[in-house]
Amino acid sequence: MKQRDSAPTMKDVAREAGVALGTVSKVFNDIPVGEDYRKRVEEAARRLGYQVNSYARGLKTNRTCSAALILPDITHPFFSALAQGVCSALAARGYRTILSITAYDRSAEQKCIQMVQQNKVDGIIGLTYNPELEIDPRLPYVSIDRYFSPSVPCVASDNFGGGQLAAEKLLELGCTRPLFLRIGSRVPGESDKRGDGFESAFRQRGMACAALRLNDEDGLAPFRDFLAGHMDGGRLAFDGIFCVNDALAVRVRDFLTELGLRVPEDVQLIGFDGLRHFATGDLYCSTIVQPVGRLAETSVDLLLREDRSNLPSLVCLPVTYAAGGTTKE
Amino acid sequence: MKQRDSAPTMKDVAREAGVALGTVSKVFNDIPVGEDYRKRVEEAARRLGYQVNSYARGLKTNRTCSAALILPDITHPFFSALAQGVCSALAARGYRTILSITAYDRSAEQKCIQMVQQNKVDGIIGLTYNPELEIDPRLPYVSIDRYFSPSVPCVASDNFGGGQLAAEKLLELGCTRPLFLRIGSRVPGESDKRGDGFESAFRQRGMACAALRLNDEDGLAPFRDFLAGHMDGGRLAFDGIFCVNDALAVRVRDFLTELGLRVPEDVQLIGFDGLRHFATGDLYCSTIVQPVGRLAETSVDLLLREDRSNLPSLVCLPVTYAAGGTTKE
DNA sequence: TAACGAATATGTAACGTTTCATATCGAAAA
DNA sequence: TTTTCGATATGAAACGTTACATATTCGTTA
Repeated sequence: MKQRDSAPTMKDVAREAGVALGTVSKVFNDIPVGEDYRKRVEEAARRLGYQVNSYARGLKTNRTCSAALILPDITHPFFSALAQGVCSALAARGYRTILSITAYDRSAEQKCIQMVQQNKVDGIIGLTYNPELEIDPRLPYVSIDRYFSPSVPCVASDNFGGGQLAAEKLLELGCTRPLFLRIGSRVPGESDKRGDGFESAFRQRGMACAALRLNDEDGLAPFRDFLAGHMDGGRLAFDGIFCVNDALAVRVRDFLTELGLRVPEDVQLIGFDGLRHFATGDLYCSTIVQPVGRLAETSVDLLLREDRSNLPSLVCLPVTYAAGGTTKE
Repeated sequence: MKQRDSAPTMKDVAREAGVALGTVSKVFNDIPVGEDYRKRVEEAARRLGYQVNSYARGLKTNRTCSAALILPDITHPFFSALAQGVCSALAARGYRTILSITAYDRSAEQKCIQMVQQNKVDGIIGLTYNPELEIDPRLPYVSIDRYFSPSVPCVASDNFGGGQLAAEKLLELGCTRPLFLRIGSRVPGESDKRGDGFESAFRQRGMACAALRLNDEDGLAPFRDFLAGHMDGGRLAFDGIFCVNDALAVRVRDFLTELGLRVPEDVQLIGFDGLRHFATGDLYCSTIVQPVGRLAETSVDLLLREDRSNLPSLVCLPVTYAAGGTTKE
């Protein structure tokens, strides 16, 4: 008696159904086949518990129905939301997600890309920091939030517009002494445009705008010192602060409280991202919210688009303002 | 002139290096080979930019160096931390992670498992809710936090011990009127033991312990009503509350504040999970912290263990207590 | 010098698919 | 009845590897 310890193959199904190998293949590829044949094959496959071997298929077709998602850190709520969106959007189109985490390490990013290339994924969606990544032009690549070159499509929020929006909101709410605070990596990225948009909006109205831009390695202490240094008789030199992201806004709010200032009565504060508290669903602060879901879907659309001849090099998605307690409205 | 639009294969490398196909294979599998041959092959591979095709390899060897991770929702900070840990642990051992998200949908869980089985992963790590999942016994499976059967290893925190620990802490801090609050899915899981441990600790000391256990679909309102119903002249009938997780603890804290109670002066509150604020890194509340990193590593260890003959059916990992502002210490 | 054996390179046969050229079958046209 | 044609089933070749049986090489021993 034949031992059946390994999974059944198409050959087994063909024998069981009494049809040819090619016919079985057609059935599993939705290629027209006589109704009676199709039934016989499906029956036999069910009896045997047959499942197609996607490695054999991938070898033959050079298509694997899988895409890689490269992220710096899935622990951050923005990235995890993005991951969720990308994973769902891929799944909805029959694609698997191969997840790689780089921990913000540029050489890890390069290694991920190589590993993932070798694994013959059909494409890569990457949110990376290494500005000189080498990516195989044969392999579809979509970059999130980081512009590489005209030939690599980049999907991002409308960062510039978001900065403008923050400025307009603060003006609307009566602010006249704005400040922009930024912390981030040393490499230039799309999120730099947030401050540009903010400052530009004030400049257009003939108003000056203060700013302090730091890098990750500087830590947060300089922000506290800066704020403390701009106190004058219990009053802060600024009445509206725009922070490059919600994480910074949350910390800055603490600093302001420490200085005896009330938010939003004395100073109004706007962040960027639109993160929500995991338990209550509340915003952490007033903020410019990024369209995470659309970011994810758009990336997948672009990655899987059949016609890869004229893709956009940058797609900016609209952001919105949401009040979250650190502004008067 | 030959067009080289498709990736180079071992055959190309063999020709370029002037050696046999098998020799190239040996080089890429770390099988001993003459030093000069190895050099020639490596040179040739570099010149051609050769990378092994893991689909062909997977087809031949039936090993794919990839594992699936099935989670209900990667947006929740506990799950995302787990995902990060599993992904890193797998990567450290040369394995890719295929991520599947089920959105707590039991039929989606089953579908994920099938899809992933068909993709010939080497194993599955799953955190699922469907108690009657059908999993192919040929395929290594490790369950996190959910016990299936003796033959499916389950990795979990020491939930019972964590409940006891919470009880001991509250006693230590002077509580005499304990309450246990639980919200969760209807299916029995390891986390049910939290309440058991908590109550058992009080019972052992001859003390009674109140409890309210609800399911997800009940929502949180009943908790508020329950608490409000146990107020007597500005005083709550309980002075120490243990919540089944941090998310609930955070909400309960809000309810208590609404009722005019001070935390921790009037009531002390302990959660479970050990989640931290994404921006500040602070705990949301006093809590029993789960060893997320070890949970992930242990799962991977178990999944990839060579000898699969006598695996444990349940591994419980130790939890710790951490004060986070909702207890007196 | 011949014969042997250890070590290692070679080449071929799978692995489970898809694809394509060929064979088969019926029905319609002559 | 014979021919032709369209439709569709068949079977073999190929995808890029690994593994195994065979061939080759070279240092040792008789």
